[in-house]
Amino acid sequence: MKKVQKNNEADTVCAVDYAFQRIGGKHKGRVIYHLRGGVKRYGELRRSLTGITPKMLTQVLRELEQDELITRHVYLEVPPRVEYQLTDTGRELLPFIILLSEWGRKQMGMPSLYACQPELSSLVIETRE
Amino acid sequence: MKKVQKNNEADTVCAVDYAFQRIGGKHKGRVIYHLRGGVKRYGELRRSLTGITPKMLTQVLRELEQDELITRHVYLEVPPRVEYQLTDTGRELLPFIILLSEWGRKQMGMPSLYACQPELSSLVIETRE
DNA sequence: CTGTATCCTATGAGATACTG
DNA sequence: CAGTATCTCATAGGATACAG
Repeated sequence: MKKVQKNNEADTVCAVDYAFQRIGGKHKGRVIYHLRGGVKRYGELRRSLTGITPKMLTQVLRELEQDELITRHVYLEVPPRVEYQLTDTGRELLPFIILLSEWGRKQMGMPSLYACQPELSSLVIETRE
Repeated sequence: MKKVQKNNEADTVCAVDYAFQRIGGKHKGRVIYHLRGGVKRYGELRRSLTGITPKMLTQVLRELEQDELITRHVYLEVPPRVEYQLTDTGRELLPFIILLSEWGRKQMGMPSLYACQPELSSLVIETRE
């Protein structure tokens, strides 16, 4: 529902602003980060993203979907299964998210996760974050 | 004033979350981006960051200063002069902000600014953003 | 020139309960 | 399992005016 561009005046659009509107907010970055390894189900995400309420998770996923950063695939089964994964556009954000995460880890005095492993997508890391 | 860590429970801190808290918000990314070229004065920033109110600019600058991402240097002159610049920690965020900006430009259908120039810090780019 | 001081409002986001 | 539906609240952020 959020307008990507809501600068009211003839205000020049800034790329940094634009990008932050698409990945800003409290949870979007984390969702993208947690989808770095490939497909994940709703419940998996809910468990990974500690502290998120189902309402917020759904909302964030819908926004990311509308922005074409993730795809949503519904399987008509019982019990239902819904899978999310990054689009190509979304995947282009990964280096940035990972860089940010690395910076954050460093600032927090935590060890880097990737320093020695150039291949990221194949890693399955369960540090609960 | 903002607590860097305000997760109430024994909630595990996430590096991505942490980072977003430090550079999130509507203007922080832009401020960092605009300081990429070195020292800037308050008025310069105000003119660069179209649409920002003095209150918000001051607030953002103070938060970034507290977070040790920028420094503030006051010259006791008349008229007063105050200069801001990135700290080393802040500068470490530049690759990431620039990556984000490039992504945003691409998404917006704008040409890349940096594709052919590995040296960024020396560039003086006046695209008003 | 470099900010403060007020006032005000939209909305991001949490808590809780319920559903196909 | 994968979500909706309400209700509520704090606060990020804007407008405007003033100040050293």
